[in-house]
Amino acid sequence: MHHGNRHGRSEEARQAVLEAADDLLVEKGFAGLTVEGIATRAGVAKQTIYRWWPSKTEILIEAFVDDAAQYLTPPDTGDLATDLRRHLARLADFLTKTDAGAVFRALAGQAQHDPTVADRLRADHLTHQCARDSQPLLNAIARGDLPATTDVDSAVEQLVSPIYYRVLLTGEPVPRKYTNHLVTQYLSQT
Amino acid sequence: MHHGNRHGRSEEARQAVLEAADDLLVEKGFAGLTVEGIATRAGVAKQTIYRWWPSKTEILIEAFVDDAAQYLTPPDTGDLATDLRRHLARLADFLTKTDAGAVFRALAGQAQHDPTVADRLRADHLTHQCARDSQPLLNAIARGDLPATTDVDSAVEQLVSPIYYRVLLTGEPVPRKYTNHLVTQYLSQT
Amino acid sequence: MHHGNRHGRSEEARQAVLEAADDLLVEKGFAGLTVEGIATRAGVAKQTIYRWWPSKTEILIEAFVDDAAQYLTPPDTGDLATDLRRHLARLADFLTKTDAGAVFRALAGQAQHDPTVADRLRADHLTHQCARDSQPLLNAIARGDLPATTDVDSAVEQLVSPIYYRVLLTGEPVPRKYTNHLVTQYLSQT
Amino acid sequence: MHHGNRHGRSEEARQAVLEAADDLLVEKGFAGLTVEGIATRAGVAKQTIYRWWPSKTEILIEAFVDDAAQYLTPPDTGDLATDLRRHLARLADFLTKTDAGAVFRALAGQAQHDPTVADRLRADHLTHQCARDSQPLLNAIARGDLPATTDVDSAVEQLVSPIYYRVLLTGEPVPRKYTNHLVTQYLSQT
DNA sequence: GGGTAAGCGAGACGGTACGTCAAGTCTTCTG
DNA sequence: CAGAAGACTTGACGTACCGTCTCGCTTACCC
Repeated sequence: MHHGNRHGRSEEARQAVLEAADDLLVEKGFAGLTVEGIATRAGVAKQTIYRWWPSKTEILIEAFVDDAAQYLTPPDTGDLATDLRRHLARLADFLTKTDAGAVFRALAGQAQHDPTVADRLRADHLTHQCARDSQPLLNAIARGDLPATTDVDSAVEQLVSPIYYRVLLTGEPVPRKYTNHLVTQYLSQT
Repeated sequence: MHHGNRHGRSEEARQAVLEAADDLLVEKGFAGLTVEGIATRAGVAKQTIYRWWPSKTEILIEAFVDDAAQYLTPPDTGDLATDLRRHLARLADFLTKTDAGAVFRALAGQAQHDPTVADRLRADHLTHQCARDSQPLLNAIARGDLPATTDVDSAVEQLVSPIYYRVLLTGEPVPRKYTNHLVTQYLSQT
Repeated sequence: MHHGNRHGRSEEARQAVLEAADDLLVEKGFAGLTVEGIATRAGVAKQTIYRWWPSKTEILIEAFVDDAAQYLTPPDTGDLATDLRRHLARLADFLTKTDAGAVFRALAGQAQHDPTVADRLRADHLTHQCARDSQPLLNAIARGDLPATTDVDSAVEQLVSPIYYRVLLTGEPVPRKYTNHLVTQYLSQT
Repeated sequence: MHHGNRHGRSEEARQAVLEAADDLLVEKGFAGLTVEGIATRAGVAKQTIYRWWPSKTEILIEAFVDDAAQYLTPPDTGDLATDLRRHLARLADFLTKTDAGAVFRALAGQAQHDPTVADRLRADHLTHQCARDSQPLLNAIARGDLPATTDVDSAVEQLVSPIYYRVLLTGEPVPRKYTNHLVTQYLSQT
């Protein structure tokens, strides 16, 4: 076991903390997620956590960002409709069915209570996510399949916001049928 | 002064608690909102709160529901475009600029952590709010301004979800211009 | 059921309270004896208790005094040794084996914490008990079996205090053999 | 300032708690002695108290035992009468006039309500006190001033129980004259 | 024999202290 | 010198009773 060394932080401890946080969130929910619990589960001293993360939400963000980037890289098939359908379907599954999705919902929830969490979430995730969501449209524009004047931001909002609405508020499922419908609706608009 | 009687609970105390909860949420945020704080501010015993509310979120819901119903009653001018523009603008203002809106954001946040809060929020507010959001469209259908086959639920989601997306996630302002744009986009769709 | 009348307290309620207090003390001990518990058990309103007794110890004293007077009336056989043996044996049994004895120990305990309880216990019980303890000796003096100069108070202290010492402090049993020994010791002294 | 370390508990905190408990008992009596009060007075967190003591009576016992051992060490002058007179007088003063005596009375009181307190008081104090009370007699036997057949336990009970009787029940003072009388009476018995 | 007032049950109220939990800080020792 | 261990202060939690206060019902007396 690692017990500290004189050459910088322990990557071992870092990983253990991130995984413990993820696991515990899924197991017990955000309310049951405590720094002490993470420390115990990770086999790490509380102080080690406080040394490197200002709060338990920062741990979750750090654990979450990579997952999101990895899972939500948009496809590029050369066909806008296909790209959008796949991307939205994947986004919906990510948010509703994966552990990382549970972490996202917890973070989005905490962001309502704590502006610093909101800021971190936007800076470290949402902007990147927005960029990923835009990619299929930008590709289409580059291919000439969409006019260069297309309002990409607006289009992204139109496409993804109903998904978040269901995920964060109504709790309704977000089936493929529904995400496909969103794409169809958007494409038929022009 | 009132100190209890056999007719059941003290309306005085109930009001004091609801107001104190609202005030403290706005003042200190959800994290700083404690049952003890509410009790002190309301001039009420902690036990009185626990006697009538199972948690601090239930207090907020009770305090919130009436406000929402009151503030968000949709207009009925006889013109769909006008009704929708006014209603969305009012919704956006409610969510972003009023104290009750702050309460809503806190509740929506807490709903991500606690399924019972989510259920209560849906049962006591969201369903009613959905009905209110649908009203302008239903009125238009009744007038014959929209086809009877209109998918009202889908239309409502399309209209309001971008507002919630901004309110809950991006934190961007939701100006009148934006809500008007949503209406125009929806109406031009058919 | 009795629901009050215009002229004086309900004897029914009084008895119910005294019995409930006794029972609960034996069942749950003094720490578990609450006014609310007594009220519930007695089928009486808390207010009725507070109307007639200033504290729960006063209830116990009232319940106790009669029991003691009844149980501890000293015998008068015409023989000092017999009277003393019987009286001490009965006192020991009363203190260690009866419900009333448990009440006494609780009251004696509470008297250490609360001077008003101590005063009430002395005024309402101990002085009378002292008189009862002295009776066999006074009878003997009256019969001429003891000199009139006998220091009765000192004798009583010598006879009974070892019993209380065991009951209140060491917790040792106080068998007949032991009380008889006390009598023998005292009588052999002269 | 000390804020905890891995070598276990803070002796500083321990002392502060014991002294605060003693002081508060004398100041406010047992009823007014609260864990919160002790914590505040000692400048210690409530949790620290609960970490190390199961109840406030355990605090008092711990605070009391040393005091008693120190104050009540019996003399050994080589003369039984002198030893007993001095020891009983000192015991009486200890119980009636010192702060530690007040603690003892409170503990003896609580022992009537709570068997675990009774057990602790016997194990941690009474047995040792009994041994101390016996010492003068044992010394006398060793010197040959008393027959080896002397019933020491019975003698101790005879000598000290009237003192406890007055302290715990009648509340009468226990002057030197009285304790001397007890000794005289005992010695004249043989 | 109807009105009136005291005693009663019920139980909500403002409080105080309970014992628990986790937060975040600090200190010491180990590798 | 980072990390494991863990004691510390702080403060909120939810609970249990306290003693006080209506309230409406049920008598029993009194006009």
